[in-house]
Amino acid sequence: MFTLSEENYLKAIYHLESDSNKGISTNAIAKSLETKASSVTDMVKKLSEKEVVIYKKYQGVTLTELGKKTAANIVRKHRLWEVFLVEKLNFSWDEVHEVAEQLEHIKSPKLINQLDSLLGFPTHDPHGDPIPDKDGNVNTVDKILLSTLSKNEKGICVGVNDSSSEFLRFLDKKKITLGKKITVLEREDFDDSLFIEIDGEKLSISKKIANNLYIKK
Amino acid sequence: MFTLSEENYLKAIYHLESDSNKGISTNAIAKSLETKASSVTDMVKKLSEKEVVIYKKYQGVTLTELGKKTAANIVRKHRLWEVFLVEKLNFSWDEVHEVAEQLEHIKSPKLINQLDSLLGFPTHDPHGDPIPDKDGNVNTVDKILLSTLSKNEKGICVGVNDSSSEFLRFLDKKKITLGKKITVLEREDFDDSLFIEIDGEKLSISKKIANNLYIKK
DNA sequence: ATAATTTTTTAGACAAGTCTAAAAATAATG
DNA sequence: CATTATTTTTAGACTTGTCTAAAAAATTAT
Ligand SMILES: [Mn+2]
Ligand SMILES: [Mn+2]
Ligand SMILES: [Mn+2]
Ligand SMILES: [Mn+2]
Repeated sequence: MFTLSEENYLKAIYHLESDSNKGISTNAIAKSLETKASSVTDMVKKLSEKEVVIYKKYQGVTLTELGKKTAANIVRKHRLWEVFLVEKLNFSWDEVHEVAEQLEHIKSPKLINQLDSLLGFPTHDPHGDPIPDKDGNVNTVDKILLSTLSKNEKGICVGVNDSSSEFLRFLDKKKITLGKKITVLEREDFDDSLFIEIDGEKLSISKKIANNLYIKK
Repeated sequence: MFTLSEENYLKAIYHLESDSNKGISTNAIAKSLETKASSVTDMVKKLSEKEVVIYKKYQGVTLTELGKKTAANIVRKHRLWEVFLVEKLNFSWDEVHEVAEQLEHIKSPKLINQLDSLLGFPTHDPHGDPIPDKDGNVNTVDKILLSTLSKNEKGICVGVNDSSSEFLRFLDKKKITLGKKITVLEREDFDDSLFIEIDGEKLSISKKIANNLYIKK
């Protein structure tokens, strides 16, 4: 149906659409896929032929319903594989992304259904991101950034905004894991850093960190 | 390191080498990969550049040590994934090959090591074929074809020569599975068919079937 | 040993996906 | 509004892997 390359473009557009409501620019796609704008133009024409995106010259692209469903299915596979790697193969959450990037392209509906079942039909991946269902529907939760909490507010850590290995390993080092309760003890106006309590431990967290941790109140 | 296509060529040559001791002909590779001889010549030159095969014009190819090791590792991955699909995801043995053809190209040493461990370090795949170890060594067993048994000889069913879905489903229908004991009650000289006993059941088996079932005495 | 047949290689072409450099369109600025 | 600056598209080229058709080599048959 779709080549590996086409799938990667669809997924990139899908993610970009989720944080912006306008059409997605050629440059944005190029940046996200670490390729050149001219390559994107070529591919976007092909995707338009296949009716998974709407494309008009100089106007950016948007996914069609078919495109959204296709992309959501790739994301579903990516996240299910991430759960598998962590739950069944003892990978840590900072090691799974690269492998899942490969596994998400395996074509076998039965494989994914059975994997889903083996894992107990998980709703979120190891980074707290929701796993789309078979029809591509996603359960969007009302998570907010830790940086938006005021003094004395509490919340449960439910996800990360940046899922780079570096950030995840930093969180491991600080013993910050999903599911833990975080309380903001102090906000430092000078540098927007937070003094928080987690698991009985008190620690200071920079603005950058607080901007990459999702909390559910 | 190697592209998907290169890996498929290496694996094909590896399998062809195992049933013949001469250099592997261009045509044999083409047939096995369902491609054209001219494409094989091109690819074989590339593999020769990469020092995984020895190639001299009109002489056929042989794998180098590096080539053998590389190919064995792909076969290892293929067979481990087949075990996974059957043992963990409830695939039947006639459904696994196609998916394993894709999964065998996933690049992640940790993934394979952990998978091996999850599966309890299996030595054979669902079709009775041996799983090469990390260094590419294979435990070749002294299995023989059922068709070579004489009257009143017995053996354990340990593998299949033909692993097509059609043949495997035929075996399922006849309740012939790996590990079962087979006794040859009669040999029919007329058509080389066998009258066998398996699991208390007596049945007649054509020459073609007997030529595709491996037995260990 | 010569001729016919088969196998293998070469030559040239094509599709997919990418790139650089240049042109065209759009957006930003004074 | 006219001029820059930026973004996007086009044109042409390259790589990988494939194909067809023709040439060359090896094999088989007469
Ligand atoms: Mn990921
Ligand atoms: Mn993830
Ligand atoms: Mn197989
Ligand atoms: Mn097998």
